[in-house]
Amino acid sequence: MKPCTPTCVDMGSECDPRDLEKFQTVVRKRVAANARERKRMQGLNTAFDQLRKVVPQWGQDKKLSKYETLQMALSYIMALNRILNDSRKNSASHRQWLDLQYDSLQSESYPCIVTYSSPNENECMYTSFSYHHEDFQVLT
DNA sequence: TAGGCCATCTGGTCCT
DNA sequence: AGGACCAGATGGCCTA
Repeated sequence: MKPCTPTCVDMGSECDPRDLEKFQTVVRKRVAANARERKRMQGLNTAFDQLRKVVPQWGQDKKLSKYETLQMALSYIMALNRILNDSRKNSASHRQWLDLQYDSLQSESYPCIVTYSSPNENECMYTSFSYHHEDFQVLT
């Protein structure tokens, strides 16, 4: 959709220089706004890509759609939250409890191992998920 | 070919 | 006034 052109342009007649200048200003602003919007959406898509990298891919070769990515992130956070809550109930220290979880998931019987890298520590936390569209659960 | 997903354009609204 | 954000419209690409 192009911005409305001055009547003179539509009619192919002589333009008032002020009308033409106004029109050019509108077009220039619109083009700049489009560029900003494009950049904003690209930033949003970059964020989605980053989210896809840390969310379980569930063995899919096809990348998750934006909607699926958000759903998966939601489920993933809830699952991790559950792990933390469970660890607090355990008498062992959190570290020991997480090590225990890690050891129990080393078996090849878990086809979908997810890696989470902590930005602060050079360590990985492994867990396993099963995904059922709207919801997935931790396999323990 | 229909439906899903996506990128882009656009006008409106709100904020600084 | 200009920028950020949003939602609707539109067209392209891909897959079943």
